[in-house]
Amino acid sequence: MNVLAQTENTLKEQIGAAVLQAELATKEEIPAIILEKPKDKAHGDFATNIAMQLARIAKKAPRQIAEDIVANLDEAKASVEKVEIAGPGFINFFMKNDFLTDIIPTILKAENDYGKTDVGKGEKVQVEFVSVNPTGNLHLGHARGAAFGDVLCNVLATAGYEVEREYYINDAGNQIDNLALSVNARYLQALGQDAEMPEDGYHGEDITEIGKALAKEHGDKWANKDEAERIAFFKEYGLQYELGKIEADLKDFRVEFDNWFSERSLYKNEEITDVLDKLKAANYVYEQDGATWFRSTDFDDDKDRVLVKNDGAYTYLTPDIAYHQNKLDRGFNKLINVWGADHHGYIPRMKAAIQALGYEAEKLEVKIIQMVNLFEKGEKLRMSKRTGNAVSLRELMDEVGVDAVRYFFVARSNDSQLDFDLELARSQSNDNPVFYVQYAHARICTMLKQAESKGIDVNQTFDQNLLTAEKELDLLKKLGEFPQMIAEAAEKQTPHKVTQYVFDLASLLHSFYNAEKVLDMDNPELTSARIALMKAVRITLANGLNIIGVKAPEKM
RNA sequence: GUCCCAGUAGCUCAGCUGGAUAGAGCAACAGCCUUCUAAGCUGUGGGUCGCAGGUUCGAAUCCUGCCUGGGACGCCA
Repeated sequence: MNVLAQTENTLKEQIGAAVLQAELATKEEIPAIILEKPKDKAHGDFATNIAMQLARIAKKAPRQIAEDIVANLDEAKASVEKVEIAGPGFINFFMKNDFLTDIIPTILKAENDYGKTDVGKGEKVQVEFVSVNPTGNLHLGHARGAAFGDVLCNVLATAGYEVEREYYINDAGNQIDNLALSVNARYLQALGQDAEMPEDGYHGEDITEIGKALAKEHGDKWANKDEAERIAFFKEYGLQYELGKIEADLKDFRVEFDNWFSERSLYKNEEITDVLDKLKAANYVYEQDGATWFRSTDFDDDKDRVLVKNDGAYTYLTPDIAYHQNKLDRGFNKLINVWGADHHGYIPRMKAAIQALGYEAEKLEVKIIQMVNLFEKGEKLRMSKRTGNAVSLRELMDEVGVDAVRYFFVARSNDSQLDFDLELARSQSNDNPVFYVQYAHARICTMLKQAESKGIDVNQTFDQNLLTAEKELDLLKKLGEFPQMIAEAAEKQTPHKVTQYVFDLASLLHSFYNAEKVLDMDNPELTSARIALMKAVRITLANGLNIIGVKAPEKM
């Protein structure tokens, strides 16, 4: 399936054999041979710096080493057409024309599966993301985390990992009590009563809506009931309302979870007390000032953390430790948490907890999503759940469209802050790279339809060796890189590489399109080959777009 | 004060497990539609890779210090 990788592996093996034959190093000494794809075509299809790396071991000048390697290289076995030594000792390989031959048939055969590899070896990975408290709307920052987490999952799954998406619902604790009190106030206000919002209440419009909805549905029925009973009811009502909205927003954003995990279940199943017992038994817990502490400083945290406050309540950390124990018990090889930048300080204590529970710190990996700054007409807008003025994911989707929002959010590295220009994203101009990529896909679809209307069989056999134009070879090479690119994005957890790739491929397609004519009735053989190439590009673009969750339209 | 992220072209950002002349989009400028979608293509200009040291054959990339911007440092979540 991964044609290019096979070519590379063969070449690497032959280089290694040449090094041994030239007696430059022993099998044990030889470093990993790295092949890079030179930016400059004059430097060949592949290049290696092995001669420089061997300089110390072989005690020879790099260029001399390079010559020794080349002299001992079996060029036929390695499918090499020409070798050059350049610069300080690079060896540049120019491959035989046919090294790209199998790419199109491979893609056409694999179709939607093109890009899949087994580098993940079925390893079980769990990704927990979004996990927003059900106390208000999803806003811009959450949306970035949602897009990142979702695309990361897609990338991992494509690279052969077994991925589970999970949302942790904070349905216990202070913030939910606050939600209930806020709903209570808004309900009473909706009835025209003079009620004050709690000090730490949630001032979003959604809470006002809940209050109104309750007033409409139940009238003043609850106003006369016992306050505790009323608030208990409002708590459930508010929770379900908020969760329902979050789930619906995410679904429209094309993000769906395998599992919604309730914090309350940890209380119900006594998992919190269990994990406390476990930490106590391992001697990582002590009592001081009426509180129970976790000695996280045993594991590189800068201070110890309270588990049980002196009022007897748990801190946020305690159920969270139980939650992670629960995850680990479910047999995942790796846990990935996607957090907002404002939570980064939480990493050391969570990693400490993982270790205190008896696991390697590396079991848990935390991806930090930097802030999104929203701009409107050159002016920075504040985002705050409290003000109620935040631009919500819903508004954003309505104004800009899901495709553009997702594309923008995964176009950049997660640890760079993101400037989101509302006006720019809203204007459906050609500044918008998502259109550029989609247009490439639509263009190919149009060509294929044209071909059919001209009576050309788009499924006929073809000779790929007719594809010799520079832009055709560029496309073929790029197509061949797709599976490796996904594998690398998975390994480095950098989903933005997919966005970049898809953009680059679209660019090559547009360039080819303007340089060569695909449907040439005077040259049916070449036309068949080019149609096959177009189909391969279309499949790869569609697969790439699918991974980032953006539609691949057939016409625009 | 401590910790995390960022600092690369006018703007927004890639590149960072060390490699050849540092890339892309936008903006600027000059061209390309009787021909498969001009939401496109081709070309030009544009850089002390924050600063200073260090490591080595070689540093945007690794190490140290400093500067600037953002964030975090609760018995909040």
